[in-house]
Amino acid sequence: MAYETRAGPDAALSALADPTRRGLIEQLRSGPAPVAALAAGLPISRPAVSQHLKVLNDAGLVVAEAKGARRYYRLAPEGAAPLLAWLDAMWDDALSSFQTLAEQEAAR
Amino acid sequence: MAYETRAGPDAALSALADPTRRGLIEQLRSGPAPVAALAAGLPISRPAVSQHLKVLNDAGLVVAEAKGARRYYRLAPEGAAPLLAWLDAMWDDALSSFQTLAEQEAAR
DNA sequence: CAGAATGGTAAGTCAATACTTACGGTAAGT
DNA sequence: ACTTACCGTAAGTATTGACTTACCATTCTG
Repeated sequence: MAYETRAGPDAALSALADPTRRGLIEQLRSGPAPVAALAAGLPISRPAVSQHLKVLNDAGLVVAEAKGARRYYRLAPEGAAPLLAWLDAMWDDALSSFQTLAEQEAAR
Repeated sequence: MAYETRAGPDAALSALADPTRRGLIEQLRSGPAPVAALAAGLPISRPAVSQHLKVLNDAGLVVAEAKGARRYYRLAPEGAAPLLAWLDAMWDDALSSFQTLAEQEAAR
């Protein structure tokens, strides 16, 4: 089987660190859009948007579908899954650890 | 009321983008720890760790408690909440959007 | 009250990365 | 076929940010 694009929490977090890329994600929440349309709402050049989309694609957060000369990008349905799993694990540990601490305090 | 540290999805994502800071988060999952103990497991200097902890603190992901000369850092119980909310919203939109597309395809 | 331990901050250096312009390649319209 | 539209990639520049050493304040210890 061929290698899929690496889509762990690391790549996703590193991709979502950039505010411009978060803006692209927000735009794609309305539905699929070609590159030019995405670039129209941003103060940067179209090639820059292409580069950002490549990063998001490599992180597994978006996918592209060629439709004639245009490429429609959309959010990858399961792109955020590993990231959510990682955050949930961390959050659960933080909460239970906090609760243990609080109980020890109360038992004092 | 005094200003809390800004803890939106933006700051959290930008903070979690760095692998060293993710390593600190992982270490803190075992429980609170002073700075020197955290730095001992990492190949960087102690001031660098302090700077990373400051970023995590500003993002609302960790909190510090002074105990004598040492400062015990621990995961903030609700630090990941806004981030999880943002990701959930994005993921839901991506899934429903994908489902709508699939239904339109099926109705063809 | 020294002296050692702990850790936050300042200033400077170096690498990672976000942007630009220029270009090439494919698809749609005339 | 020629022209226009759409988009990805290459190369170069500039900004961001991660790390270092040096320094200072606070707190525990002998």
